[in-house]
Amino acid sequence: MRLIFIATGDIALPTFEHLLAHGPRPLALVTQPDKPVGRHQILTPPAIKQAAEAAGIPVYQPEKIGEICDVLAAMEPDLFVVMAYGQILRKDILELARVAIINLHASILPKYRGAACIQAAIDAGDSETGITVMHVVRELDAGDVILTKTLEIRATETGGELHDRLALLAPVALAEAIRKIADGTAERVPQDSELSSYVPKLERDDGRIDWTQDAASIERRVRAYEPWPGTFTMACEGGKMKRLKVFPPLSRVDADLSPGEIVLTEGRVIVGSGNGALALESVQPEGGKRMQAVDYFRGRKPSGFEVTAS
RNA sequence: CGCGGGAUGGAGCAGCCAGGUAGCUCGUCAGGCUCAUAACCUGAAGGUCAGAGGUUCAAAUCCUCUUCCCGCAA
Repeated sequence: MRLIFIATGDIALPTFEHLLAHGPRPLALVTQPDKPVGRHQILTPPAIKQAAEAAGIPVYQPEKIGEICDVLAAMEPDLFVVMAYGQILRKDILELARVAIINLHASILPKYRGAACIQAAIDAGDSETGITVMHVVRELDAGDVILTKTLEIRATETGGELHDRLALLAPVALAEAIRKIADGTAERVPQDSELSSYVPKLERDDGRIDWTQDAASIERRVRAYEPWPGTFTMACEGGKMKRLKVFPPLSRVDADLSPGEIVLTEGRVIVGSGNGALALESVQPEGGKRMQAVDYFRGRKPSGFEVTAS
């Protein structure tokens, strides 16, 4: 099987390494160009590119994948495997593979098409999620499903933890899909578009906590958005309202507080919500380091205590 | 040179603008009190105020430079 791997995100790394170790060995890796990262905008290659280079796999990083259409065609690929690539594939790419072009997506499709699928599953309070292997069509994440591998979502699991477990599940799903495609037993089940949903890419501002929501929803949101995009609230800092990052875990407590109201009691920081209250464990002010919530409030005057509902 | 915040005993902060005794909330240690406490009382230890230079009778504070940390943006 002549296979080309198309991926950028770290979630694809275990799958790529599985192919390197157990085959079919990818003919090439197509990934996004190196991007400036962090405060100092240091040009950083995707981790998967480094893995490919270490293994001697040719790497292509076109600004737009259409640019290398001819190069890919010349390799006479049977199968494209796409995972967290980050670009929409042009129609002429979709038609290059002799057998199939398939995508691994971190949700149980047709639920949560799009970029923020992992966060969405936790945020919604779902009990399970998984990896779906499906054919790639022009509409995003909408192709016929080959198979789905599911995973139970743990009660205290963060987005990052779930991401890592899904990353490890993906090679299992891909191996099975490739085997079935090769021996002709692969199913091809159309998605029920009635049941589909779309979750767009998250931005940092999406992590703003709305304290009027109920405590359970806020707890899930904070957990789902860790570590990306993270969650924050606005807090009074030297007379100005500044961001205060909030980290999981949050735990629900019995307290009668209005949304955003803060109480310090028994060494804990309790914040009211629209329904129920939550104990804050770990926070980080702008310009400061991450610290225990109780420490954050220790040195600050009572006038700086207020955390507002957004 | 993208914008901005910060560095003060072990933790979190105030003091800086208008230079003049190192302060607050905790923690730690010792003792006391209480049936009892994440309670209260008393006392103690712990600081090159990030570093270097400058101004000044006098610098945590004003000026210059350096190092490190962090939030945004991308």
